[in-house]
Amino acid sequence: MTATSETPTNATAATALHTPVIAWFDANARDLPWRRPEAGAWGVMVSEFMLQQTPVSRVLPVYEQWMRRWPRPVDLAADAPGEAVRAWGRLGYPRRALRLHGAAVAMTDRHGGGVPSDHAQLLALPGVGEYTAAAVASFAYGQRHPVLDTNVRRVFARTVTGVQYPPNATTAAERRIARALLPDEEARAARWAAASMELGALVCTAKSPDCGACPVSGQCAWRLAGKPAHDGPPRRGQTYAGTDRQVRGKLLAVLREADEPVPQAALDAVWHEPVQRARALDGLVADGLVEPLEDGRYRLPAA
DNA sequence: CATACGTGGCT
DNA sequence: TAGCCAAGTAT
Repeated sequence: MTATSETPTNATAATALHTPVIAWFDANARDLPWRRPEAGAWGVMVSEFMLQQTPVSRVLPVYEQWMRRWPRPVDLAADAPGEAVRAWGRLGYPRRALRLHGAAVAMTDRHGGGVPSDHAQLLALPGVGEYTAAAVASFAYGQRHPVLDTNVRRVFARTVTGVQYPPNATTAAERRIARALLPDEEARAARWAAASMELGALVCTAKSPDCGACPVSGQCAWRLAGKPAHDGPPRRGQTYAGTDRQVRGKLLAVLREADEPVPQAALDAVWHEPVQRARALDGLVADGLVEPLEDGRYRLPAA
C-alpha cells in the first residue's frame, strides 16, 4: 500500500466490498413486486413512500391494491386525497399518503404525469427527502447516488466503522463513507445500492446479524473487533401508548371506515380525555388529514 | 439537532 | 412483558 491509498475507503477496499455483496445479492435478492420491470418508476416511488419506517411484509398487500387502483401518477392525482388516506389503511404515518397524493399532483402539473428522473426534481416533491430521491433515481433510473437508508447505515457502521449501530441521525461522516464507497460505473453503483440495502435487511440486521451468511464477514471491522456492544446514549425512544399519536390513529381509523361524514360524537367515543382528544383532532385538521364540515361533522379530505 | 409522526410483530 | 425495530420526512 502506498501513502495515497491508506484510507479505509480507497478504491481497492471499496471493490473488495462491492464484488462479494453484489454477488450475494445476485443469488439472494428477494423477488419484490417493485423490483420487477413492470413496476416502473411510479411503482418504485409508491413502494419507497410505503416502506418509510414500515416493514416489507405489511407494505406488500397495500402496494398491490394501490398500483391496481392508481397505475399512474395521474390516476392518483385525479382522485381525492382522502381516498389515498383511506387506501393507506393501517400502514401508519398517514401523512405519507397525503404527501404521495401531493407528489402525484405535482408530477401531473410539472412533469407531464411522469416520475422525474432528475434528483433535484425528485427532492422537490412532497414527502421525498434525501433518501427517497436517491432511491428512486437509483432503483428506477439506474443512476449513481449514495443511497443511505437505515440498512446501509448499519452495514457501514459495522463493516467500515467497526461499531454495532450507526448514529441516531445521519452524519457527514456517513455521507462521506457512502460517497467514497460508491462504484464509479453507474449501473454498478445502482446495483451496489440495492445490494448493500438488502444485505442490511436480510443478514446484517439490527438485533441478531447472521454473520455466518455474510459475504463480507471476513473484512467486517466490527466482527474483527469482537463485536463490541454499542456504547453511548440510548439509541431511540419511540413512545406511543397514551400519546397524541395513538389518539390521532384512533380518530383516523373511524374516518377511514366511514362512508359518510362522521358526527362529532362518533369521534368523541374513541378517547376519554377531552383535552387530548381535541388537540389530536385539531392536529389532524391542521395536517390536512381530516376535513371539518360546516354542519359539525368530519370526513377524510375531499380536496 | 431534537422531536412529532402510526402500527404491529418479535424477543 | 416492555421495549425494540421497520427502505424517513418535515419542522
